[in-house]
Amino acid sequence: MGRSPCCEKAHTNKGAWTKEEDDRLTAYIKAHGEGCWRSLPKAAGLLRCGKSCRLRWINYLRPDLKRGNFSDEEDELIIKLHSLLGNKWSLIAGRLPGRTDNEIKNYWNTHIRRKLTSRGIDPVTHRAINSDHAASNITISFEAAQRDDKGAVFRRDAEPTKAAAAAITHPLKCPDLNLDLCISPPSHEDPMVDTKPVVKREAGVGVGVV
DNA sequence: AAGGGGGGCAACCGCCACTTG
DNA sequence: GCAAGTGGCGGTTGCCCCCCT
Repeated sequence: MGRSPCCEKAHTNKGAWTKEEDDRLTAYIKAHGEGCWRSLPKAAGLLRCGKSCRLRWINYLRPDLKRGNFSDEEDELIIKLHSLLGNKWSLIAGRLPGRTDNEIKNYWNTHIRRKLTSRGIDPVTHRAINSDHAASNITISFEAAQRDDKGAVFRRDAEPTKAAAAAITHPLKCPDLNLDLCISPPSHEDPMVDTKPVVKREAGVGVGVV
């Protein structure tokens, strides 16, 4: 199918956001809430693409954003989650309150990647460099969990009913990571769990923390 | 003091999945 | 079931700032 552009690009601003644009977007969302990003720019009086507005709000303007340096605990958590999930930044962000996927992705690419390399660890495989035999295959048991340890929906943007189950056999070792991550096969019909895929492009890998 | 290079980060792009008619 | 519209995600780009020479 042909794709239509997400917005009319001829009359939209690009590049860095101005204070005035930020104020307009913030004021509009505070008044009307998030939703319908496509029509939001026009309604808010912004010459921006809806996607751009969404990104700006999620990554920069949201009031619950933490911002500032990552703590050592956050560092380690990101590394561990990445070893389990790979580049699923939105999932990783879901376990770090106040952090966005974009922020974590940037942080990974600029800081952690180097940190791991300096430790002699391959940032992609999380294995010691030059020791391919070091890690044996293990299977990590993921449960089709939908909620975190406080009972909140794991994905910040996911409906509970979207939480899904899927099976993966993960070739990595994370001996000190106990997140109780669980998976189950996509075909597994657990009556207690909605098996709709929660993660796109992932053959239904849904990850939650119990 | 100047400028070149690299790092950090905000924003854009393109694709895919979900929803709706 | 299909097509179109929309939202969301991950990869990438480009600008700005800081540091080093």
